[in-house]
Amino acid sequence: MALRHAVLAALLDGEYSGYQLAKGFDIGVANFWHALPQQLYAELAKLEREGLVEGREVVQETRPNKRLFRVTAAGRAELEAFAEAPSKPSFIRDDLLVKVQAADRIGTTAVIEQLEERAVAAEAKIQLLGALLRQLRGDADEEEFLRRGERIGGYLTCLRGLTFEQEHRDWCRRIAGILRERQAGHVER
Amino acid sequence: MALRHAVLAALLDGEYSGYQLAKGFDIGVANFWHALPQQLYAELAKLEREGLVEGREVVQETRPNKRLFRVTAAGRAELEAFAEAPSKPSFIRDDLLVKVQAADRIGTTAVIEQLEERAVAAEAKIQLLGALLRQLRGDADEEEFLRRGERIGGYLTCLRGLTFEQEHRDWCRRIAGILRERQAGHVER
DNA sequence: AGAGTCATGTAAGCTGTTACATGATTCG
DNA sequence: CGAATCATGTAACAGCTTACATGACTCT
Repeated sequence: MALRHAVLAALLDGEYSGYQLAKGFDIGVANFWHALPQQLYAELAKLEREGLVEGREVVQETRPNKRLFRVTAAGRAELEAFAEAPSKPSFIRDDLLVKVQAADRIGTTAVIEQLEERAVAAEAKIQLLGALLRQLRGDADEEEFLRRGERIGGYLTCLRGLTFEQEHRDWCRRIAGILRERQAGHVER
Repeated sequence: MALRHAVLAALLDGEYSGYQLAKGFDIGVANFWHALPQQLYAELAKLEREGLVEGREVVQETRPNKRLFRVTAAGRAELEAFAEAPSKPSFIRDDLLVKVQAADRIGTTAVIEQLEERAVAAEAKIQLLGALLRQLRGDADEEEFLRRGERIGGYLTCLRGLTFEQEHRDWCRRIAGILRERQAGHVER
């Protein structure tokens, strides 16, 4: 299983609705898992049927009602079992890498553009993660926070996300530069 | 679509059978896409029905016969269209990150072990990719090769894989260290 | 007035994983 | 003699994406 554990981990921090998770999956937890709203609604319904989360209806006057979920004891046990089971290997799965792989055989112009767009997007995410990290650690410096902070899980995963995005940005810029120079050299077909 | 383009990109380098692709997906192309043999056989059959690849039977005496595939003109056109279409954003999707996220709420011992195993696996992959890169660029140094080499696509994607694995290894070691120290500090439940 | 946000879902289709099945050859 | 390699698939299931559907409220 997959998404279910990401959802359970996200819900350890408090109560969230499907909608809130769908938003939040773009920051915090989202560094390492993404999901569309539809999938989250479906997964929450399934987790509730299995008794791993509990939902309660929150009536709102000016907006549609929502259902907030929290992890049950059974859900926590499920997460613990998951943590002890072997992990599947991680890998990058990325359209752009496929395109770069083929870049010397097919046209490079579009690929260069996409690399540059990606670099910009990565930079934006770096800023976002930097702000999130500062916010999570508060006044403390990083070392101090990691030694004594209460909730460091999210911080640690954001650190991974940050270096990933930095490498991603640097690679995109470098490859775009290399391909551009090669275009300038031999005449582009 | 997804796997189909990774397969087409891999087949640009020459003729391969499903079995060979399944092996090769663990090196080269595999830095950014992985697939099980079953999926490759299915995808190759589909690509052939659609006329994007062509297979030819190679009769072998001492081993089972095999079918070697190469990309057709239509397949190349398909790849070119793919390269010009916008790419989906890339993200890490990793069980271990889910576990680290929850690590301060559930038991950490198993997670620390897995982080250390991962670091070892990452190190092995780093060695492998380093060797592959040296082999691809031959005698030339990297800058020279990237300026004038014929087939640099695979090299560029391996570079991405290499830094990814290095960051992955470093992160695993650092997080394992942090979690271990915290275990030593406050008594483990 | 139109776009965007809050809020939740269903249904269909595509992609990916796991289990099962076969059979000869080579290596230790 | 047993395990691994070469070589190809089928079938069932799980997971993910895309399209469709609804409806009130808020901001420009």
